[in-house]
Amino acid sequence: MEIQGLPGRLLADLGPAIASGALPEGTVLRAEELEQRHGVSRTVVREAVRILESMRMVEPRRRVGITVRPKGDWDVFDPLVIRWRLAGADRSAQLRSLGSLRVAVEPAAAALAARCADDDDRRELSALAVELTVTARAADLEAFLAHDIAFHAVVLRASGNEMFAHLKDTVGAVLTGRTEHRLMPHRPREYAVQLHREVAEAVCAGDPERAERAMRTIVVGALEELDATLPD
Amino acid sequence: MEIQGLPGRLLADLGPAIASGALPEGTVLRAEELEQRHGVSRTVVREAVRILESMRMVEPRRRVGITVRPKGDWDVFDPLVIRWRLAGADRSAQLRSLGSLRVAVEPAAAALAARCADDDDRRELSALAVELTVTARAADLEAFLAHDIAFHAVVLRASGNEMFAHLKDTVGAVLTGRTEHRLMPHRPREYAVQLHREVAEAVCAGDPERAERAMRTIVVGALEELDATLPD
DNA sequence: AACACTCAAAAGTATGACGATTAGGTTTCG
DNA sequence: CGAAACCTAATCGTCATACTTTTGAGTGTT
Repeated sequence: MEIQGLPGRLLADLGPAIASGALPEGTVLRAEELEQRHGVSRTVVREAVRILESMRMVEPRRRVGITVRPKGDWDVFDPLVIRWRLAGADRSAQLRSLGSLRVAVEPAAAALAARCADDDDRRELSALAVELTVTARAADLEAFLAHDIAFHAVVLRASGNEMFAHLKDTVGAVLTGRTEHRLMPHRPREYAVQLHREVAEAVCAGDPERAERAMRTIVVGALEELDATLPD
Repeated sequence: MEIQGLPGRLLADLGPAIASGALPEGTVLRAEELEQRHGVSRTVVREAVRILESMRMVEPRRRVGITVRPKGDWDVFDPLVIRWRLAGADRSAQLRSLGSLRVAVEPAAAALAARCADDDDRRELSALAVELTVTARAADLEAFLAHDIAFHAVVLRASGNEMFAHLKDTVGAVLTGRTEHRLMPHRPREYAVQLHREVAEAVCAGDPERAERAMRTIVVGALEELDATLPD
């Protein structure tokens, strides 16, 4: 999944540095300096910079250097950019954006899933709803998180829309992030778990409206909790 | 916006070739072959391949070559991937996916816009609604398209959510695509134009429910028209 | 002050050499 | 005969260097 090799390591250094604001908009890097500071060759620097350029985070210009572009230009849907931002300073803003995106997408995905899911999807969803209930009662946060991520991933996949399906990692990152940073109740709320069961039932019953409504309640609740908990 | 230089040209060759299915999943390319076939150096080939790798469209492996990855792995949110797919064989699938995404996102964006838009946004939106009406009456498809794109871009931006805002180019690509391929009525429907005015009014009045409802009618209508018109 | 000219700085490209990894065949041993 | 260890060649990965192209900025001329 990661970019491999030395360019990958350079990227893992530069990306977070830019995303965190340590290298703010307008900062000018020079390729030769990067070579020396990281002890790598021209080739490696160029490949890493090319990738950052394709994410629209930097713009190399002759006679000038490699300039950091304004945040507004970045490819905010790129998985790497999302991860870097979640790890850095504007984690709050990123979480809020992703929260709104979830509110828009996941209810629609649930409705589609109720229409399009095949038998395997439905079985898997039911099983995960059970697992969620069990791990919530046991207050096993780690297992709960894993099943929660899997649950939302199945709904997104079952929607039959490839773009929705690809948001699974993003949603997973959000759920992981908020658990890691203690942004959620110490033990899963029974009400939330019940809503997940509701989604599973509605999808199995082929009831789009009910699935959509239950999922909306889930993600709206998550967003409100986020807004209430986030610092700034 | 485009990737510059020779790697950009190579990318403009390889990307569409993969996206269109001319180089199907599992195809193995060799760097040296690409050098010769395109008359460029290793440097150039490597940079282009690195970018494709970051889009998860290819995977270079030692002793094997550069293999084309299955479609399911691609970064379907990458603007370049979207453009390549829209230009190629699975244009239909791409348009459908994007249609569903619009149905999910744009109503939510309209609701947020009704809450968050500043005075400039509201003014701009009203002006664009007027322009839409005028150019629709004149059956000036080209101008209508431009204003339509601008209209949706303003709504997305005014939502205050950076991720929504970034979908503006994507939505623009969809609108352009369907006009180019005669997938819409020969002249804009009065009903659709009226709905745009309704969105503008609701946003200006700060009425989220009304804005959301009108926008949903627009995008659902567009999706249904798409489904009715698309070949397969 | 406006314009043209020059120069040097930085990225862009090409090339040859070498290193590292690994698929697939070959040998060896049980 | 089969399996495990071993070797080999193919291919990507990295480095170092030289050269080319673009372009911002300074210089000087009108």
